Amino acid sequence: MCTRAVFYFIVDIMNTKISESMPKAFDSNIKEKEMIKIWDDSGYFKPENVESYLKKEGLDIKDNFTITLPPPNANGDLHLGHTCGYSFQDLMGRFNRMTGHPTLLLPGKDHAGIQTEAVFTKILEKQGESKWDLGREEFYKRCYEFCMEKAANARAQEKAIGLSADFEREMFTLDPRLNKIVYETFYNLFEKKDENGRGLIYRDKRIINQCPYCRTALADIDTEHEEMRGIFAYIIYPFVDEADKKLAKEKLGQEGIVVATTRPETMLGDTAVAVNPKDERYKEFVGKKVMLPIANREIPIITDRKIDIETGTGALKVTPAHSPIDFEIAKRNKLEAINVINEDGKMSGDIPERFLGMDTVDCSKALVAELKDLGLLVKIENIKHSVTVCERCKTPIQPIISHQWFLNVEPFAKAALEELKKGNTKIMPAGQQRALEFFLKNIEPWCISRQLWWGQRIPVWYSGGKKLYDWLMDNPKKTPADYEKETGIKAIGTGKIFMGETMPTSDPDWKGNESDLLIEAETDMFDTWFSSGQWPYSTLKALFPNEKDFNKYYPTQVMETARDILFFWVARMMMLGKYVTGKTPFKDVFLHGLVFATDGTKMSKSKGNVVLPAGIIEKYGADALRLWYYISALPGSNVSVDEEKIKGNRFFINKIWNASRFVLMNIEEELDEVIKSEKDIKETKKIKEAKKELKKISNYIVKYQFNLAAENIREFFWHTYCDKWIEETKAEIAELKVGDKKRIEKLSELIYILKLSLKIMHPMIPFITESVWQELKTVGLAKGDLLIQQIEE
RNA sequence: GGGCGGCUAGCUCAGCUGGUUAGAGCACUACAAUGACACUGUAGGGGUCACAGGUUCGAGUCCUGUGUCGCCCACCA
Repeated sequence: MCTRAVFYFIVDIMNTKISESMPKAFDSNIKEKEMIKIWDDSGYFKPENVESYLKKEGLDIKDNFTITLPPPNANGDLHLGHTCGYSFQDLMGRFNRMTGHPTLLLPGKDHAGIQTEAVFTKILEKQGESKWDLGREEFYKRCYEFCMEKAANARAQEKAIGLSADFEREMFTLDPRLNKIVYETFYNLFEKKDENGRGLIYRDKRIINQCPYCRTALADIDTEHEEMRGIFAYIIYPFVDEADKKLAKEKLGQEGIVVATTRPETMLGDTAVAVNPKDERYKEFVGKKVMLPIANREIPIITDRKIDIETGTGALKVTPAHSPIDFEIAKRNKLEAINVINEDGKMSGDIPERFLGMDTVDCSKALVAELKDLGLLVKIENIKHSVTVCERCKTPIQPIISHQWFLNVEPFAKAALEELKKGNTKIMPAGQQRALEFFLKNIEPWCISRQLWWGQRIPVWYSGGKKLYDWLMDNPKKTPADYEKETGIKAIGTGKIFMGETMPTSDPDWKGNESDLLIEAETDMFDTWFSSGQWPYSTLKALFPNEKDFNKYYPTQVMETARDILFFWVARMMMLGKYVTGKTPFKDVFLHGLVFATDGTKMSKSKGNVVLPAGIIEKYGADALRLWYYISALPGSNVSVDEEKIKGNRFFINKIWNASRFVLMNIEEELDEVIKSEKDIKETKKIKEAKKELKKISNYIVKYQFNLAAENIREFFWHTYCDKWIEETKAEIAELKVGDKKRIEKLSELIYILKLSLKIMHPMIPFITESVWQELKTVGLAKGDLLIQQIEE
């Protein structure tokens, strides 16, 4: 007993150095910050430096590896979904950097038009300010500052998860260099005509989704459907002719035709009643006229194949201006569209004065009351139905007819589909590829203009004003002179448009007085996805304007993002990327699982179930969180935050630390011999097996099977290296004297395998592995920084 | 209405192109007094792989159908 105690006392003294720099528990909070500094200083987040390193070492330089990282919205904190993406992107980036590829992970921030405008407007309101008081310019300036501040915050969090991105090259979607490229795309697509002679980008008047709260037009994809309670009102539209009335009374039980609607207020804009041509009930009434109650307008009964005989009464009131289906029916039947709801969701237009300015719901109630008094209301049913709402603020959408800018996505979608079919771009999981194909096959024109203040202004100028241009578009064969005659407004311009960032000083076709000429700026902004949809080539073109350099980075290898923006973003990047550059922007698309709250529901501030990555990292360390993503957030899955599992991973991280600590503590006093012996190490049985296992891990990484890579490395390192090999070695060297040749061999073997393992683990868990590597470096057992070490293949 | 995915141990989930007694983490049981680590080690219990057919020498894995839960898309007024 006594001798034992003395022995360990001596060991303690000898190990003081190690014990000091390597405490029993791995302190992730301290070490992670140190490693971030080491990596920053190393310069290896830059592909050029990786390339010169490889050259210097006389190693093969393989193809560049590039990911243009999905830019998070620069208006808040990063959530667990963002850090999930970064974990996967960084794993791929680090692995490629360590296997001979000059690697660029290009970070960015998204101005996120409508969302940021909403967020910042709310912040202003809280401070007692209003965006309307600030005005456009001041609002833009303040919002820009706000985004820059938030971007810095996000950047710090990106570093905290270990992201090895080239931060000096970070891009903001409103960067002037990017704006230039986005504008060029716009000009080119405006000039390019489709087979009907129309520009691929064009201004059009059609039915769009108007959010009355955000006061802007939205693309179809920017809307959601929500189950809401509503009414289904059955209203009688009496026939005009007495004979028809009589016949109707006989056949239909009323002196009119009964229509059923969930939105009675739209009846003021009705221009027909449509029935199915095969509907026997209404056959003899087709072509007859009914009197639209309250509005007192005569409208015809028409037929349309799309009408469902079973729904409601089988007779549909047609409001072309405020219903997408009705808009289509009107087009087919050449019906007039009457606008009765304006951009703010209020009743307007040519309607009885008492309804003007009313909210649609109030108007609906008022109309129902009047119809009841007139005896024209059959009944009201209370129903639940799905209502289209704004994706941002959940306000019900008002379909209205409006002049907007559109992109004819059809040729783009065709090109993107082709790339998918050829396998030039592959989506993982495969099920999502079919979803994307379906989406691309059924795509509608994309409304790219938004009535916002935050974003890129559509670079268009109207000679004579926007109103004149739109009027001429609606009246194709007419002239500005006709415009003056018919509207009574003077036409002070030619009705032409000019493209460009700066205002044109003159219009060569303008015959009038130069000083009279009105040139009006387009005030609409681009949909935020119009710029982010160009992300891979816009960022790389901006950074590498020289074509030779650009081709080194583009097309990129992988797009790694979340499933929920497959249509919003991935589809747009594929369409625009292929069309503009001729090449699909990425070979593989890896869609990680969605991260949900502990209870399996979506995280939201209002529910109070938001878990932020910063808290998890502080508690368990970034490596533990990363490992959890790799094992849990598989493509196609939904994953709920599970702290127990993250905690379990932290135990593993600590295990790596202590195994390394053990090896280092034991070899301190015979270091030189170990270093010497390690140089011409024999391929022992353990080394052979380790190499086989580690090769398996890198194969998993190459095949995107990150869960298997993470699970297997954990299994190997913990249960083979630690539990078996270290324990065996312990027993083997127990009786050997310090400096014994066999002892040195055994310890060298352990160190050798440890280093191999650290390399292969580094892409997944960079902090612990680099921390250990740095310890090895200080005693001379390793050279350089781990992040640039090359994995043998 | 269309499409996609899940259903495997008490819980959360792995299981690539079909191949020996189906795995992990957590939880559970018993043991180990602790000099790398208790954020530990050793051993163990626990599963008719949703159901029904089929293909095959062989199916958790492939095919067909059913049930069930969930997600996405869609113009039922």
